[in-house]
Amino acid sequence: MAQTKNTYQFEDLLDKHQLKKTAARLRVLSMMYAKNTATSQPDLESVMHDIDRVTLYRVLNVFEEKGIIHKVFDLNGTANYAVCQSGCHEHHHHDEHLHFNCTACKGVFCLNELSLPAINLPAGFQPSGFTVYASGLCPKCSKMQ
Amino acid sequence: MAQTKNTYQFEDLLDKHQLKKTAARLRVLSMMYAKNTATSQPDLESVMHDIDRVTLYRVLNVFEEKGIIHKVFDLNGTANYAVCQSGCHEHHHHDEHLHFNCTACKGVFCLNELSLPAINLPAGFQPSGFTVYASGLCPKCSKMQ
DNA sequence: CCGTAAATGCAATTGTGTTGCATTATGTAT
DNA sequence: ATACATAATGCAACACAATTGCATTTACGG
Repeated sequence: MAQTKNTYQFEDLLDKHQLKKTAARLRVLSMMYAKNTATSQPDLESVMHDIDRVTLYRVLNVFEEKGIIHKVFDLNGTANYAVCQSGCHEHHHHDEHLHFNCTACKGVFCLNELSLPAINLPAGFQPSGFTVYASGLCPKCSKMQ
Repeated sequence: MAQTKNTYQFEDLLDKHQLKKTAARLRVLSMMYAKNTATSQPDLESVMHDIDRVTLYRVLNVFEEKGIIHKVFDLNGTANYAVCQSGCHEHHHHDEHLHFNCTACKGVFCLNELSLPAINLPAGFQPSGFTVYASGLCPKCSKMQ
């Protein structure tokens, strides 16, 4: 699930979205593409001590606006961000896949490969987006129990 | 959707869960059963000025532990609580229904009557619960647009 | 009515996220 | 290469949700 990209590809990605190639953005991209779970601002802050908290929030927000990443809340209500799969466009995400939140390691997994069944709402409700959450144990934690 | 109960029934409910019948708990129960949307601590605080913020948080937490209400996060990551339908047991909620968060009025609706289709996870994931979120316009807001 | 355990109120703290403004860095035009 | 305009960053302060510790009050069984 983790996608391998090099620095040049990250620079191209920023170019494509008309974003300036800054150290903070390249490092955030590098970290998010390297792991297969979603990442929160506190996650990033604990690793990148030399980058300001506010900068990380702003990097995450601009990436979400551009459709590079999408937001998903974990069991604590904290925002986590994961790299969008192909098919996401600016301001029009296709993040209607399943999010799995491990109750042990707290990891948030995006299970893009699953196709979700159609869901009908009662009359009057006009949905603009769906997200399905599952909580429980991820493969690694269920082995270790 | 709003369930009508009187004070005696709320006292019975507290008795059944071995909770002391305090003013704060009875008032929270009364408010939550009277409305058909989920309620957050800030919601309660704005109405019950004479009850401490911390007390409201503790009342909500103990009700959730006992299976009287269940927690659902809104689009801002704030915890909202809604009355559990029959079938919820202590520490084992059956809140696998659909939660609808209106982007206009910010209301969180629990659509209990909908049955969710079964969802299969990739090998290794051990789910303990599912929740489906939809966002968009609720019936009232879609009329007013 | 009394005593004990539970619930509450208050103060302080943590954690997540935002805003305003001065400074720095990026990318472009020269 | 250099200068300039604009965007991005860092810092301080703030806003809000939620938690913790401790003293006080309340509920309820004896």
